[in-house]
Amino acid sequence: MSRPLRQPREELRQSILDAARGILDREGMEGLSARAIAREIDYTAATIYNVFSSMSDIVMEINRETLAEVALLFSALPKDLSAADRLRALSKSYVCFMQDNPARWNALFGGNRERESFPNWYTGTIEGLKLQLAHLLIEHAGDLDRVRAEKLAEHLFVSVHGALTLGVGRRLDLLTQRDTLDVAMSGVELILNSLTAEAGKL
Amino acid sequence: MSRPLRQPREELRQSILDAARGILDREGMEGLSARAIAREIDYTAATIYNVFSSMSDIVMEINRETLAEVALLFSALPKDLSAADRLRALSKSYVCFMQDNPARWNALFGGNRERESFPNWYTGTIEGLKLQLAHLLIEHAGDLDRVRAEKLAEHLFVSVHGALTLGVGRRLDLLTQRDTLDVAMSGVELILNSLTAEAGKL
DNA sequence: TGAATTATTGAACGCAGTTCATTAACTAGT
DNA sequence: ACTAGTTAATGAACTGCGTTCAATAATTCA
Repeated sequence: MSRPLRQPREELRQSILDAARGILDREGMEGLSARAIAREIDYTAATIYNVFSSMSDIVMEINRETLAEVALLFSALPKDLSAADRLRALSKSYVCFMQDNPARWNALFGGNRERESFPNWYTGTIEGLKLQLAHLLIEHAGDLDRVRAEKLAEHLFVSVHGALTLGVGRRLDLLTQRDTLDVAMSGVELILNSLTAEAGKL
Repeated sequence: MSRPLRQPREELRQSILDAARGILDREGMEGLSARAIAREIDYTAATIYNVFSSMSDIVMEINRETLAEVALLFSALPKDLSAADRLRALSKSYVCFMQDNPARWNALFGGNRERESFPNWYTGTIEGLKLQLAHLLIEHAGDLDRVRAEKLAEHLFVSVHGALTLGVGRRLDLLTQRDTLDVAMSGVELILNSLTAEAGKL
């Protein structure tokens, strides 16, 4: 077996990530292995460990890209909509993105976490998304203190997360005939309703 | 290596399940393997395949027990409480049960589903839990049609599921400082509030 | 006692992540 | 041009996984 031409480190790194991304999107998490990546880029599994120190580091790198895409999604909101409609649009595009990329979802949120601590780009991005949700909620219902807004944003995130977990894991049909987006969006409406109802009472 | 004494099929079956349950509770999903079970009951991995046709069948059998325990939890509600309080008690005991048995949770809801169809005891139990939730919601707010009650029950289940997924997967701290139970219960309160607020408006 | 049946097994297959000593290829110095 | 030193890539191995299967040991029956 002939040794492949040398590649600069950074280039090889990118080849590995490209291959990994491809396999992940094509065959899902269970198809992603060091040997599969090596096969694809015409190297040996051991070579991968000269660049990444573990498989989970590779997955983490893909997660970084995924989170960046999600953050982009969150930042690309039409400015002319009401806060409620922007929240709806946001939720919808998030759910659709994850539903269209189930393997990315599994890489990001599947299984129990292995790391004790997450890098800043990870925690920071999620914190940012949460704050953006909270901001939209405050804009939607002005009389809403920061703490409560964040709690509601957390609830929003959690309930959408539940719908996506069940949906992507193909277990939502155990509970309902509705599809993932429908379930997630009715959760959004529930929060919006609860805010307007409360505002009407005061 | 001496061959162990023969055990009647059913007895061996139970030994396997007992060992599996023990390993699962002790070491979690990643510790549960055919060889680990065999080690524990002093048989060989191959023997297990004379009794169960796959590892996932064993997990499925444990899931049956888990779901039975959950159903028991749901049926053991104090009758003297209000509907809202019973819903609260239910949610709390469900969340606590799963939080105390994270490996059971992972066995039940972790990873993507492998089976195309689930047995009746599986789908039926979950359907039953949902209907019980819907029933409590109707009792709490009389003017609530069946369809909407079921949708709310689904939302309740989904949002608690989201909290538990994040909590058991040890990812909830990415989103909030609150603990799993707190997050789940505030979701319950949100639903209860939205019902009473709506009732007050009409 | 010998034959048929049954339970259990060791060994293997293909896969996984990961490690490491060896080898091949390139670079710099003389 | 030749050598020494450095780096990149590798094959082979280790452990462990789910699973299969022909062979073996123990039991039952004629």
